[in-house]
Amino acid sequence: MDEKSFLAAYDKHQFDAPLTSVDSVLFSYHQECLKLLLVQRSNHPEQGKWGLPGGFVDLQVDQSLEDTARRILRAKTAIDPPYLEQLQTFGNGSRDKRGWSVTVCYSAMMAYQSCEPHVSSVADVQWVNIDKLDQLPLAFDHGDIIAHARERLKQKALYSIVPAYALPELFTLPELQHLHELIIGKPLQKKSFRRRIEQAELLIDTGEKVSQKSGRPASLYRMKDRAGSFTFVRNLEE
Amino acid sequence: MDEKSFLAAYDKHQFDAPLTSVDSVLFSYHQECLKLLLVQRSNHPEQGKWGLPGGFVDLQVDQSLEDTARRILRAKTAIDPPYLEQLQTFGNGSRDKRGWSVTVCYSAMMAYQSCEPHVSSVADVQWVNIDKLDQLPLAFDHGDIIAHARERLKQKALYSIVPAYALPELFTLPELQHLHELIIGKPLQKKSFRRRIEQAELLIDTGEKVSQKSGRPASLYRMKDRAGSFTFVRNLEE
DNA sequence: CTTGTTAGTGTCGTATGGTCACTTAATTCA
DNA sequence: TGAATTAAGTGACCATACGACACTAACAAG
Repeated sequence: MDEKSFLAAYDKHQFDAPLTSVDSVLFSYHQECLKLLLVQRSNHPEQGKWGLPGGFVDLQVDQSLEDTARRILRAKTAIDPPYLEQLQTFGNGSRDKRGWSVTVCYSAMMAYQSCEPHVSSVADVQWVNIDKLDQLPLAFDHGDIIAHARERLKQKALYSIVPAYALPELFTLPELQHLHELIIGKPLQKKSFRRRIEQAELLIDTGEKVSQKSGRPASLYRMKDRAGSFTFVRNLEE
Repeated sequence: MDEKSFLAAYDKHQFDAPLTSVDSVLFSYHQECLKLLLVQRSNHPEQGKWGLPGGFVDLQVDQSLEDTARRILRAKTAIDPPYLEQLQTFGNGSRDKRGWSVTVCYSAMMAYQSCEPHVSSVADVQWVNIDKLDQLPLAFDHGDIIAHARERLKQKALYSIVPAYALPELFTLPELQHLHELIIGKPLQKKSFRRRIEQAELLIDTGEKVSQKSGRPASLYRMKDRAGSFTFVRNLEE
């Protein structure tokens, strides 16, 4: 049999296949807190519980798994996230009562301000403070997935400035440092933090200042294009 | 409707789902060469071409995606690989002629010697020198997947001794260094390489020596348990 | 016993993060 | 107006870890 007739006769349902979905862990930063976007499930199973924004691949619409993640995040936030990276795929026979299921997970970040109007207009979507996750009933194994995403983000915070994607386009160095401290879970040396960013020339000083409640005003910076993919040769202390 | 009756009525085929498979990039080291295990496809599509060892999840047998990867690798090598880590999931509408398909990829390593007898007894499986990949017709997007796996392995070689899993239980430091050099693609400083391994106390000196064709014999080492997950704070130069 | 070859070490230079005191620029409140 | 307060930003020194490279050590062959 040649390939053409093989494909014509091929029945993709001849083998029992796992359910395959895409979920995203979307981080942001607001009012000195690390936030996560969660969605309240309107359908069974796990109805009423909170879960990651996700869904099934639309074979007609999505060209790739990343397209699926983007489409679903856009539906919840009205924004295409500036940072989106595949995290890990979780798959086993017990995580979903409907049967053997696989979820391809992405980690994403965006500025809180850029999507807040849309998010607050939708009832079943909410930004949750990362400290208050344990107060919400989480669907499936999404708690594990979130823990995994936090660990990966922590590593990134030690050798890159990827967390800057959770900030607005213009931000101050103290803001960025505080965000890193939240992610890493311990205070960082101001000097060390600033020095490596300056030496690698990752940011552009806009010259603008932003006045604080009290104290000297901080400079506003913008990321250079290459800044997101830059990695320092040496990690900060954990 | 309550969850129980929802699940009873649930038809997992109501939505058209992508084909979901698991593939592994299995590395090893033999005769001063980095090797990869490839399988010749006996069925359509891409019949006759060489591809990664992989297959579909067996919903009855496999508890998890990792189980699937392990089962398939065991079938080809008769060995459970000492190192197996999820790499990345590739999914789009065009990579497989049968339709929208998703492959969850793993990166694995094992000692060449531990499986060579079994591998050489099977006709459709072969260890391929990494330099000679371009001489083989590769199935699907497996060339891209391999490139991705090599890049990830290169990063690991810069901040860990994970590549040691491609060596036999007992190995010499010059062997390990040469393997790292193959992966990274440039020579390393002997002193730097050895110093960091010694300081982190990652290996156990067995006291045994192995005589070379010529020159001073090298000491044989064994990995400590924690050595595989240890990461140095600073990368070697790329 | 000399030569060749490979394993393994001593030592110094350099890059980069840790530490911490200091300066600068704003606000607040006598 | 000017001292106190607060937070941003800098200077300077130390510690650590890698790069470079010459050196010594241990074996085989002749």
